[in-house]
Amino acid sequence: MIEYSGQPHYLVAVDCIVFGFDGEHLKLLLVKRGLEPEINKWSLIGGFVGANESPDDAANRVLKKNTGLEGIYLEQLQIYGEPHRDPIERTLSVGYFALIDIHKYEAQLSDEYHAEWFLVNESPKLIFDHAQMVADARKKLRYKAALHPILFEMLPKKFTIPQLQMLFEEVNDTKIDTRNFSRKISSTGLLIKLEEKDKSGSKKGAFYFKLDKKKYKANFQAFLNLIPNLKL
Amino acid sequence: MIEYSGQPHYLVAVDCIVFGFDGEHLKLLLVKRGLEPEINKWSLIGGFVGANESPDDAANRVLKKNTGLEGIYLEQLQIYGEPHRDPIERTLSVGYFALIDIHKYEAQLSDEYHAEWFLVNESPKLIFDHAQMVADARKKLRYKAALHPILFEMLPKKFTIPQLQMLFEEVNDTKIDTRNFSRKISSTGLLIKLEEKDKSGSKKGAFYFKLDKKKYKANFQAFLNLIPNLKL
DNA sequence: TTATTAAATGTCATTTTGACAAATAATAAT
DNA sequence: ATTATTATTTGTCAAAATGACATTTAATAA
Repeated sequence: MIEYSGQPHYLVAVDCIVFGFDGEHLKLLLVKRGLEPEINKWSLIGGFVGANESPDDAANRVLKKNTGLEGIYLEQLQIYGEPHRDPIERTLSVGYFALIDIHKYEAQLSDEYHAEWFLVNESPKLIFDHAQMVADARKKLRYKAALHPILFEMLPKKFTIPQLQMLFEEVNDTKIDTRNFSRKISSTGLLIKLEEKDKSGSKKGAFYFKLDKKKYKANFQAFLNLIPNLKL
Repeated sequence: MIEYSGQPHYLVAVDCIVFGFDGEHLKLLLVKRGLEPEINKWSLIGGFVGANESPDDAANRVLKKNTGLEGIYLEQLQIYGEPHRDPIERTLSVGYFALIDIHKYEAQLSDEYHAEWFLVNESPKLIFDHAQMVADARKKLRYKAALHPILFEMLPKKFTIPQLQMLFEEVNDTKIDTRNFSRKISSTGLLIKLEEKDKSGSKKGAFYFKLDKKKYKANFQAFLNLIPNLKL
């Protein structure tokens, strides 16, 4: 086979910043690294890009391998390519952030796989430049969530408005006025009110809502401006 | 040196989608490819990532080499990594989009370098997946420019409101109401009106403005909502 | 029956937006 | 010198969106 002469070749990896929401706090899914160097240290879910797959394919593959999950919301963050970010040999890594409905998969996660959820603000020291990746991912999540309804990806099919608001508050690390928030959310027309109530949080109970899938897909690219007094 | 055993290694390149504005239309800077395959075909400005540089470094380097320009606005687009996107051997490419003040460098461009400007809508067939990169870059440019004042990067230090509006109209492929546009622009507080007028376009002449650099940097991350009836 | 507690909803003044047309400043023509 | 021309600049108003603020409601517990 012909080759481009004399050019250096590198390893290419993917790393996934996996976010979840437990109903109260934003969480981060981490694994213990399985190879040297830094074996058994906490790491993002990642792996090398194989010969017959794209980075996107690789990200989906390593997510499936480490969590059993398929069809996860996944978005390219950026490439991390400082020459010495990996001490062994040069490896460029494509960062992805992923959003997971934490409840849906909680059981199988802790059993079959040894990934663990951490509160984003209490996560352990990470290998290489993974802490930077997490910081970048949080920033991008805030940015994106202010304009597009991606946070629903972290909620179960049925959810309440107070839950939704808590998620927004967690992501943006801010308090939002209840009245203005529900007005804005309902003005998007993305939610369908259900008969059932969630009684776990209060005596009165909060009505469940579900996403209007059609409108969700149609409006995914539209600008919603969901965060008041937004300053990034 | 220790290596990760058995993992495939790839070439990593960068490709820059370079936009400019000639006062009327949005333009794209292309070069004739200098190596096989597809030698002498039109291509984005690109090159391989060297052993001691990051992709960001590489992008700046190839831009300097092909245009003589330094300090250009450059932003990572995404990675292009389909296994067979390069027919010779596997090469992943990091896409960047760049914004240039076309006038400032017009002379040196055409003389020293053989890069050429094309109207974005009349650009020639491009190699590999470069056409896709251009399409993605245009989309991201629209998106970004709707929220952040990046389009000023394509204008000379002194510019008029009608020029600015034309640029916005070009990027968004739409007509904007003059009155609402200037109201919105002036409400950003980013512009400083100069004494001088540009008499080239009309009898009355249009006042020159310049950017308030401090406010520009301070507000770069803020949301400006510059495009009416925005639908992406 | 009352107390408790979180959920849901309403009001109002201010700001922003979108749609629309008239006035202005400089030169060119008569 | 007056008028015509043409792009630039600016103004109005109704509608919608926003931010700040407190009360009512529904269910259970006391």
